[in-house]
Amino acid sequence: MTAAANQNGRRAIASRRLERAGIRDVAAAAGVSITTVSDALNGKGRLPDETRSRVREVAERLGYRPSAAARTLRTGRSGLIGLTVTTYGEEPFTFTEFAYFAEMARAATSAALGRGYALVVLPASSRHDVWSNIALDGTVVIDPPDQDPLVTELYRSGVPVVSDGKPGNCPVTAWVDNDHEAAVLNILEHLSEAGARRIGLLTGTSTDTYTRLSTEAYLGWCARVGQEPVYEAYPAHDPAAGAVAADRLLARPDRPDAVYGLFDPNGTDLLAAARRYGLRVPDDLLLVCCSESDVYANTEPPITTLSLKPRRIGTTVVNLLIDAIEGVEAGSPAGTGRLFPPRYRTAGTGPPPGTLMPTELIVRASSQRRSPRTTVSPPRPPGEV
Amino acid sequence: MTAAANQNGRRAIASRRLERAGIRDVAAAAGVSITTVSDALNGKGRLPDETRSRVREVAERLGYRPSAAARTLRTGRSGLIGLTVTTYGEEPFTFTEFAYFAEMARAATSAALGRGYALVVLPASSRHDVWSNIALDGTVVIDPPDQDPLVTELYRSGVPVVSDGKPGNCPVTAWVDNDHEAAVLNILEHLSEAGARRIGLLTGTSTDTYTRLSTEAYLGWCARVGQEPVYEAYPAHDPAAGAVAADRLLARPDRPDAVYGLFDPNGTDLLAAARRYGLRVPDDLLLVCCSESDVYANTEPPITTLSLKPRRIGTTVVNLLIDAIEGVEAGSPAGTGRLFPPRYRTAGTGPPPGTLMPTELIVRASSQRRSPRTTVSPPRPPGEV
DNA sequence: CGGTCGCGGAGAAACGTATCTTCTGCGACC
DNA sequence: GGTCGCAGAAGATACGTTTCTCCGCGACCG
Repeated sequence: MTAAANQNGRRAIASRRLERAGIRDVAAAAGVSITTVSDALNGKGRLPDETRSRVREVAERLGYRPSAAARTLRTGRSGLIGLTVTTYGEEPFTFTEFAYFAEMARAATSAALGRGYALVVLPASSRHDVWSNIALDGTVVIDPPDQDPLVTELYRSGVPVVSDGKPGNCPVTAWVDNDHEAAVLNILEHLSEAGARRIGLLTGTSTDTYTRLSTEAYLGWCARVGQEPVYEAYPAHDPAAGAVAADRLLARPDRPDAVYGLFDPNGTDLLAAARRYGLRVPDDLLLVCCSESDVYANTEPPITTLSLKPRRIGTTVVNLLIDAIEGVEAGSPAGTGRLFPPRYRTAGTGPPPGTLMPTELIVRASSQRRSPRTTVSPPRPPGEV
Repeated sequence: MTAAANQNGRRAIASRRLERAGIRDVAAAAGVSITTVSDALNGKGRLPDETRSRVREVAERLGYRPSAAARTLRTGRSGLIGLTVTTYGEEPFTFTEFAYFAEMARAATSAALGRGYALVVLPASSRHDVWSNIALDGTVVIDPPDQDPLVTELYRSGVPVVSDGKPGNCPVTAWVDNDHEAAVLNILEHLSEAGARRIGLLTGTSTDTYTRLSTEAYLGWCARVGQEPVYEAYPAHDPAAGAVAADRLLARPDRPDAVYGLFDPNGTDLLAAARRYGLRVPDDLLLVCCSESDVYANTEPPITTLSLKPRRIGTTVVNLLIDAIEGVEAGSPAGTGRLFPPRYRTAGTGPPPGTLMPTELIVRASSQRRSPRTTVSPPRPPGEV
């Protein structure tokens, strides 16, 4: 009584400006309690269908929209997932600079929306106050650097974190990555079979997992087969440096007769450098580069590319994250029959669970010395950790 | 007293699971009131610097992070801006399908972060419950279709909406667009000067503003100069259809000797079609297309492109939106000296304020019959509504 | 015929913050 | 010598939900 009168009075006073209808207004208009409205709209409680539909109708008529902020405060869930992109260079983020990021983010957004979550784009470099001003249910981190303070803090404050790229030294709930070692070995083998005698590598100076693992795989292979490593490294975020490095690689006295480029633009850069030195592709130089761009299907000649299948990665990362989010929540009510059991321990012993996703080598003319037909190799089965 | 005892009791009971420190814990640890903590951390109230710094120190020590949800509920501001991308075709969104969107979104995200806001990506086609579950301070809509119900509802519920692309028939707070008519006329003039006698157009079947305005400008120009229109339209979201349309256009009996393509992939499609018909570019066929991609700098020959300068658009849209958000908020306290006065009426008479941004024609070999030097024309001054 | 069960629903306590209002000393001024 | 004003800080309320607890009541069973 007292509360109701108080609320009515307040509403009456406050309604000098027309405000959005709240749950109280719906309750009053439908002649039921607030509880009943909440239950009716959320499909909870035990109400006869008649009451439920009547309440829904009234809510619709009043144009009632539940306050997302209040719901988040009460339930502790915002339905928001952070998408963190590592910063290269000056720009706040190089999101979509490489096709990989663009595709991956697109798939991630799509997957999240399909499960009722939305993605908010948050560069790791952004101001701390922006981060802490947003209620996040979890975070996807692309390519976390070693000892990322951001990831560490997020993880410590209980926010699930799933990373694209095996994390170096920071705790995450789970991670997903390609089997970069297998991919590189596969390419080297492919080039060898096409007749390459000395395979060079165009790699990066950055310390991220992708660059490191790929380079190590290359060096290991060289040691194993007894080839002297021939490679050039450059800062991957600088497009101009890529062209220069490609040029350097082909200008060496021990010029390779096949090159694998780790980054998206390497294909065109290497092609241009080859032209400059009068090298014919694939006759004098075999070429493969890692790229998601389909421009390489139409270059002259078409270039063999390694696809990391970013769409699959993005989808997997998000699904893993949401599983963790909903699993953690399901953990407290002690197994009330949720769909997603807490497979991923947030705290405990041992390394976080990781998933390796297959890559796909799209073979084109640039890496085939004999029969330049365009073939797509079947995707390799996923490896296990 | 009563409240304090109650709260302490509650905390003691609830602290079986270690939870994040709240503002109460900071207050207790620092020996001050909640009010003082809030004021100290937010730089409000009148407190001696000593108290302020002491409170901050305690908060830091406890790892206190204000609850974003609670703050949003209390202040009514979430710091979140929705970024809506119109859906073409099957995919949830074709975000980053065209370089324009990618660049624009990138700039928008960057601009928002710079002013303390974060962007959340929300396709217009996404489920309604996702939309209403998020507290949005405002929304950026890319290319709203006529009578967009989403935009209408957002606007009605008081959320500022700024659109990229002049809105057809739905109310928005403000909008930003290129001067498409001027751009097309500029291109037609450019092609005429290069010797074109019959200029064709590759356009879309969609009804969005860009397609409509551009096509109308073309048709108007044709009528004015007395040329019979020569154009093909296709569903812009279908890449395969673009190639077919390009082919159709060059296969016509009244084949044009110059073509402007409205969409990003048209350049390569037209180039391929020209090759198929044995037409040399630019000798037999002049080519211009609208694109943000720099692949056209390296095609054979390089293709003249019209850039819509998406980065400028994205930045402008976001700044306009945030101005509106902060202006609206400043409107209620009756001019308390905010930085951003409410320049943009949310309700009132007349059309919403629009801003026209200049485009840039990047002239390359494909549209120059005489001197194939690569030149960049200076950006044209912005037009007014 | 009395107790219990289950249905339909109401009350009220949080969630954690910001802020409006109020309270208390204390020095200064008239 | 009394009060005015102000610094400094505490109290209390509201933001709008969700959800836990509880209550009345008719029916059913023993």
